[in-house]
Amino acid sequence: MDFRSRPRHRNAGSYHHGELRQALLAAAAELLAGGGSDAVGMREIARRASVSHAAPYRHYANREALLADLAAIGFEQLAARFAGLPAATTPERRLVEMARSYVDFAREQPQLWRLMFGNTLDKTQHPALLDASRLVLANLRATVEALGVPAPATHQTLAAWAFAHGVARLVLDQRLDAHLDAPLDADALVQEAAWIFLRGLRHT
Amino acid sequence: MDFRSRPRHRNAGSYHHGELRQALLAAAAELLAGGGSDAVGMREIARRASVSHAAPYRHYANREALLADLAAIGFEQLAARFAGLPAATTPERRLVEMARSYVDFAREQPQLWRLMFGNTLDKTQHPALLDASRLVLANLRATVEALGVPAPATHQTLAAWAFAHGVARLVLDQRLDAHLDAPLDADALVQEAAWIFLRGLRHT
DNA sequence: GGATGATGTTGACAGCGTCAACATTGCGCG
DNA sequence: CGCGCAATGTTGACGCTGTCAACATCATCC
Repeated sequence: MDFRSRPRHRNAGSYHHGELRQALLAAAAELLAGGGSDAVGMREIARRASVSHAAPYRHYANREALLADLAAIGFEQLAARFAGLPAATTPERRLVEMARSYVDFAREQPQLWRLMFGNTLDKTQHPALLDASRLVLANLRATVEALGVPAPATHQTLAAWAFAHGVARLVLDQRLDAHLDAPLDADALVQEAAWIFLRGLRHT
Repeated sequence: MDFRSRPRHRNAGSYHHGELRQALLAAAAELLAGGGSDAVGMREIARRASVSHAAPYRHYANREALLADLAAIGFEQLAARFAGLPAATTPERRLVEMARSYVDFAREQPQLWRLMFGNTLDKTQHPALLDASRLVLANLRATVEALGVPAPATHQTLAAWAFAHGVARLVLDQRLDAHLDAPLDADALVQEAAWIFLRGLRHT
């Protein structure tokens, strides 16, 4: 490896940061997790990276591009999570596990999930986001078709996504607890919802 | 009626507007429909109401309070839509009609729907929003229980909402069309998803 | 070793939400 | 009837933001 070909990180005192893009993303991720996408500001992440307020514009055309990059990383994480799912004994169990995995992701990184699937970003403007979400959908479609639904199981696949997505949203939404007498058991809700879906799919 | 007890609308030239709150809401709704909640700015709605930039603060403590009012109005509209649903022959058909009605609402007023069910507002801060959404949920719960699910059909009700909500989101999301070979038939998707849910509920 | 492109800085601009101080008006009470 | 008060609207300011243009510094390659 040629170490001189990629500049190492410089400590304070040097004019060029060297790994600014990474530093910006790290700061942005922190702000996102802490206060939602509104809390991610160009000037603030520059401050956290100990860099001038306009430096981020050497790496991102504008704030939206930065957020899109954050979301794209989130999609990669989600895809990796699906890829790392243990081999399931039956297609049914696999679908349940995917749903649980999706909702777990949303619960662990709620603000990132909101950024990825919310209305903040116009995904049509960011091809990387399209590709990433396409991958996830293809994965889901394969699982649904393994259940015995004849390909292309378009509507059924979308219904499955809608189901998991809706459950994730309800689980995240604190509003829910206010509606219920007892606190919500998220795992049980995911499980039950997935089974309703599976039974509904089978008895056609 | 004592007409002098409520000031009438004054035309241009008078110091007091008279119906500023309504005018602000109208302008805000227009901006919302046109460009999403980000496009709703205090100064801009003031401009559209032909009033100074700080006048809205006599009616709303801050921007979020204004948005919350918009959302509350949206919830009322949605509740009215549910209330106006024709009497269904069976509980099953009623559930399908509610789902279709929900998705129709989202399609007709996408930005309002996003505001109501998105992450823009912290609903716990606005009791009116809680009450309104509580009403919708109670309505749904009654319908689910009419299907024969023993009360309180908490998980099943939430699953139903999750389903409809997820479908609405997918239908709104332009990203979907990019995933599919043919354009999405929203009505067919809603119908199919609702039936999957109903069949899954029955075969328990 | 000097030109060149990449990267970071400085300073500016317009726009925003919000507040305080002030102006104007309508309404109720003496 | 008239006065004073509360409601409503205006003006001007503050600090913040995203973004751009002009300039500075550095690494790299002929």
